[in-house]
Amino acid sequence: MTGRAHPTSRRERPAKPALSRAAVISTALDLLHAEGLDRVTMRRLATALDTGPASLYVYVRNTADLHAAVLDAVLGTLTTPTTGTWQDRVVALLTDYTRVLFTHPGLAKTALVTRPDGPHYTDLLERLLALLTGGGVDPGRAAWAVDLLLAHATATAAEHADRDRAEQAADLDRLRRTAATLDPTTHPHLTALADDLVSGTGPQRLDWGLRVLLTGVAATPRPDQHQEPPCTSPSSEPGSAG
Amino acid sequence: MTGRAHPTSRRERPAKPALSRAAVISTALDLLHAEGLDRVTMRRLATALDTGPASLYVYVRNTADLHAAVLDAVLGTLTTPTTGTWQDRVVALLTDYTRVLFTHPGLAKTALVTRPDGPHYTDLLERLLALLTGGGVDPGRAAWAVDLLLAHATATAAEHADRDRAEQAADLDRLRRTAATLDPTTHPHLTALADDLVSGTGPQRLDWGLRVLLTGVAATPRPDQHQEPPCTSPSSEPGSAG
DNA sequence: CCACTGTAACGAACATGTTCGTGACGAACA
DNA sequence: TGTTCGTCACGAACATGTTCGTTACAGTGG
Repeated sequence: MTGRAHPTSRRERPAKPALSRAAVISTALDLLHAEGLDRVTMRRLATALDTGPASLYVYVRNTADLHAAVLDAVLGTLTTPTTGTWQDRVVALLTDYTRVLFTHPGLAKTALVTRPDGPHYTDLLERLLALLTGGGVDPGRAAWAVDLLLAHATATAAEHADRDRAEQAADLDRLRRTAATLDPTTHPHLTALADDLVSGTGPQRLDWGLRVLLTGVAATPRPDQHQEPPCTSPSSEPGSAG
Repeated sequence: MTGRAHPTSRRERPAKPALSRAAVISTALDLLHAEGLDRVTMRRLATALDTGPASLYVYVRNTADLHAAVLDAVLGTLTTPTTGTWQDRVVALLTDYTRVLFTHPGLAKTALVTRPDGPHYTDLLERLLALLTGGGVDPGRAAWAVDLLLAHATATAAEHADRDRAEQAADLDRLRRTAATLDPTTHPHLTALADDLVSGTGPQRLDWGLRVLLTGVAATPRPDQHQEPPCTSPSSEPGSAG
């Protein structure tokens, strides 16, 4: 039913503006900024567009499709890191990515299950690939690495999003309760490390995880490729393979 | 309203079995096995328990709470790897974890947004910590590493779950369309690596990602800890720190 | 025994996502 | 001009998650 490149609206008839995918997404973004993601419902959106919710399905396949577009749009505010080693720039770019996910409660969690779709996300991928390969990472390996990096950033953002503060507290409580009831003879590591499991700030864990990944990627050949010699420059200029 | 340790059922009155959290979860599991996760709805569950859906909220806070318990229950079938290096055992354990997530469509995706809650998940954490520390990983670092490892396994499972076959095909199609329309002058890396981005099987990418993480964890100190010397034994026996 | 409190059980109501069917209308064709 | 086909617009209907209010009953204290 949906998914046509550019559906041509027929709604010129009663002096209403014709609908379009861009209008739907644009209005969704306005709603996001004004009222938050939870308020970006099909019904709320339709009301804002002076139509019925069923009409929106001509332009967006479902809410996931809508969310994918919304996620892409907010990525339009990503900044471009320009200083530091290529690793620093990867870390800075993905730190900014999480900042974007934090701009509205619920965005991060949505990003866990829905991949952004659109030009901004494409640009982000391109930038990550450029930094990785520019830093000497084997291109094929870089292609797999971007998944890992983005998944980590997304998961960390979701874990530490403001919206989930209450849920986090509940999680922490639950973990503490679990640890308190655990038998140290059956779960020695958990009882010993309960506090460690929930320690560290969001930015600390994000940064560390990204460093872990970058280090590991540099050292771990892909299973389906020829064995390549280790070739990452510790702090090379990224432009070299631009 | 919910969350009491052991709500005492009042449903003895009209000759119905008393409800309990265990009964709710057990019935949810039966439904999962018989009809799949999509059919584990509050209404379906209530019907199976001969009650009304609103009654379930005495025993489970919401569907996320229910899902957390269901996820934990299915983790009861995890096997314990016993051969190979400690790294191999981590990989084997988490590969089995994804196998469990694959037993029912939708489980993996649910695991992205809901952390399992219960004894089986606790055991899994304990086992991972034991393997990591037994392998020489600094305990504090291991505490942070389990998050990374589980997040990667979950994300990979969600990416490759059978349920999402159609969605995957759509994603691949979209990525291919994107790559086909990209200007190689603005997006040289994406156009060059489009096929690579979607290459590899689920198991290959899972394995590689885990190896990447294990290598990176071994080499990357936590930002909030004292500098520790590198101390991972390449293939030590895990029992040494048991 | 009575009064009060707390809570399990659960229906009614509401919000939300989505599908299906129907009307309106433009384009193409005879 | 009339007819057919394709598609936008969108209401009605349905499934689902959840909240709120009410009833019945157990437990406790005076």
